[in-house]
Amino acid sequence: MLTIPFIRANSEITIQGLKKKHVANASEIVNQLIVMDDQRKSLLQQAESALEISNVAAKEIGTLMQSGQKELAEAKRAETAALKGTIKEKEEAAKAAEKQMLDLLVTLPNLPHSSVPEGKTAEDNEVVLTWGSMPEMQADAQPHWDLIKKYDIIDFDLGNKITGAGFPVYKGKGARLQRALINFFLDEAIKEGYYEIQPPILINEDSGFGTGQLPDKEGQMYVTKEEGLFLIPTAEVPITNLYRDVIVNEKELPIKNVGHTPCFRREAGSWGAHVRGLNRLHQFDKIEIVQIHKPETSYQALEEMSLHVQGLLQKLNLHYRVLRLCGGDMGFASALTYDMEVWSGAQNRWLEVSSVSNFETFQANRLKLRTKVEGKSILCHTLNGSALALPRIVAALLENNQGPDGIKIPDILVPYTGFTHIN
RNA sequence: AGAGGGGUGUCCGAGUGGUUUAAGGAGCACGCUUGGAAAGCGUGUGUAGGUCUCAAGCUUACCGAGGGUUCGAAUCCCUUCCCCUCUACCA
Repeated sequence: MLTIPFIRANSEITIQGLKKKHVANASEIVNQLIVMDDQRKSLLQQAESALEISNVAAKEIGTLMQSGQKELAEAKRAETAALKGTIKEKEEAAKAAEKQMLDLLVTLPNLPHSSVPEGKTAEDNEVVLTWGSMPEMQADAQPHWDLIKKYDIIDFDLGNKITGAGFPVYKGKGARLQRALINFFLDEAIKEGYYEIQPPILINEDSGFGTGQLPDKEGQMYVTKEEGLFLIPTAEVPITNLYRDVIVNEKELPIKNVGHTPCFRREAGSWGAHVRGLNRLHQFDKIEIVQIHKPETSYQALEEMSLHVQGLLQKLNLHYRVLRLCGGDMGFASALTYDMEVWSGAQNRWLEVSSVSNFETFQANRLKLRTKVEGKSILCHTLNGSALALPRIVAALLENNQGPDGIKIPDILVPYTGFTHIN
């Protein structure tokens, strides 16, 4: 969430940023917010000055009562009783004005970093770099949805029976490959100084608000019927919300956390030709890295996180590219996002396997996550990234490494899987 | 899940309607003291909003959260969340 003081002081920058993110009526909205804030302030002042009078009178009544001057006290009481209505009315008006302003404010996305390219769709994303080369595929190379059947390692039909579409069952070497990747990714993050967290995978409404899923995106999450808790779409939510309502000691920054969780996404209305097999699931496993920084170090951290993710892809020997997302393709809360895409040899297309973002103070403002610098409290910067999400990595590994002997496991994973081939 | 007891500042902890301007203690910071340290003494010590060119100052709210009663609420009432004890259940 953007802050009102920032918008007031930088209204033109705000408008330009919102336009880059393709917000309609940006300048009208910004002007409206400032008017609403003026109203809020003026009503608040009226309420507070009435309250002050009433507080002073209440104290006098107390003193009069104690010194036995009952009649004077009674007179004063009658006098201040009349104030009650005014106070209540003004307070309610001020509260309503504030709510109206916040309701509008939370609909605004974060402002993009200056390096974010203009553009509307994924076509406009900027390719920052490409690593490796196209895998040499045999003529009869099969897509992963055929390979998983051939080797009987991932079973969608069973998942359909147990739960429904998009909830596969991993079996035998398929299950062990999952476990190997999870451990590999966690170990690599820990080597880089991340601290491992195992968070709850159900979260409450406050947590959903803190990281920007709520309000507005509840349709993308599964909800429990009795308690109204949400199944997490990503470990970003619980791991970042660890720091909700926290003033972090400056000495503890930066914070670097990593966690593995299953992730649940309803993906309402997004099924189509490109989402076969493992390309899009309702439940999948992901290792997430989360960092909390002082503002001046957050962009350096973003680059480090990008390099960490790239290191994983290189160790798995996957041909990949890094994209800088354009204004129209970026997430709601992000100021700058890099997407990592791996080449899928049999599908002949890039698959997004990671998204690394700097949210600057956007989440921190919602979370009330602050630190103190020279006695003043300031909002922290939050960042996160997938390192990595499993299903598309599995898809690419299966497709790119298929051969006459079956599917070759990358050397670095063998100590984790305990086998060299799936056959 | 049932019964009972709780939730107060960075921490411990007092406080059952009116100098509470939240006692007292610990911690922390600064100062005095000291050869240096400890002890001792003194001072200070939250968050958010408003006012203000800035600072100071003034002011409002905050005692788990939300609402109510009252001239006045940490204190009384209602709702709700969380913790503890016992019972029940359970991996």
